[in-house]
Amino acid sequence: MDSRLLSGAVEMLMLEVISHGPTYGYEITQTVESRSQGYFELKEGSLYPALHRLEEQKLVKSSWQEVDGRRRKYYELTTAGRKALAVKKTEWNAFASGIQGVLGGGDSASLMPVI
Amino acid sequence: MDSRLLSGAVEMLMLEVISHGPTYGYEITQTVESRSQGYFELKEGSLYPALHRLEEQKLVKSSWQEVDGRRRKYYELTTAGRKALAVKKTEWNAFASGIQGVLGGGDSASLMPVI
DNA sequence: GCCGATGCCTAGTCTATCTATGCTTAAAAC
DNA sequence: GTTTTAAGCATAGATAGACTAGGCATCGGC
Repeated sequence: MDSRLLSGAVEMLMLEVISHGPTYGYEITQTVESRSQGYFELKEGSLYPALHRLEEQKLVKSSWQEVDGRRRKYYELTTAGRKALAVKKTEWNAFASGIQGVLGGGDSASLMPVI
Repeated sequence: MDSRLLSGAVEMLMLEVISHGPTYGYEITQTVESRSQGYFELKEGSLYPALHRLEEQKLVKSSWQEVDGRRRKYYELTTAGRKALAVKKTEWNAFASGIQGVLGGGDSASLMPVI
């Protein structure tokens, strides 16, 4: 995983995963890894600080739960979080468009936005 | 422009622009801006340090020239630079695939790689 | 009993973008 | 004729976030 490229996309990916239903840190790393075909390895040193940032911004809320003797901190999106995810997806599309525009010689019409 | 998203893509964009023929700092910012439909505003504080990094890595080479009483430092790709650009494009495609995989529910087949 | 997988957390390092600033010359505005 | 704007290069310092490396605890397999 290229850490510089990933910069800024981490929160979007996390919000996206959480948007599918309550989940917890460790599971988020696994989901991101499997859904990116193993390309993204979300490290704990990136994940947990990011989760705390998101919670501080009220984009997610958390609750502790105990399953099989292991404590998990489940996260789910707030309404603001859902909006923020939509905004970040839009930003991602604009960003990808920009890259395509430069790489593809200015032809930024040939794009597949993520809806 | 989202500075965090842009992180890591700057050098690829710069190499791409330079790959079309010798160019100089100021022109690179203009080209990137116009080809991304104004989305990317490559600031001088990012551009010049990046150019110097690329030169130090021998990916570009430079030469001063005077045009209309203005001095310009022209950059062009080295052979290593051309290879590096190809690598960075491949990385970009993998990265974009990874994002699509997570956003699109694991369906990372529906992608348009930049060749 | 030990080790790997599961599970959470944080201090410190590193890197790269940006802000702000400092220079110069040419053209345009006033 | 002077000031502003565009063209042109450069760097110091601030900032932010991913990662390394560590700590701690439980559970299951060998």
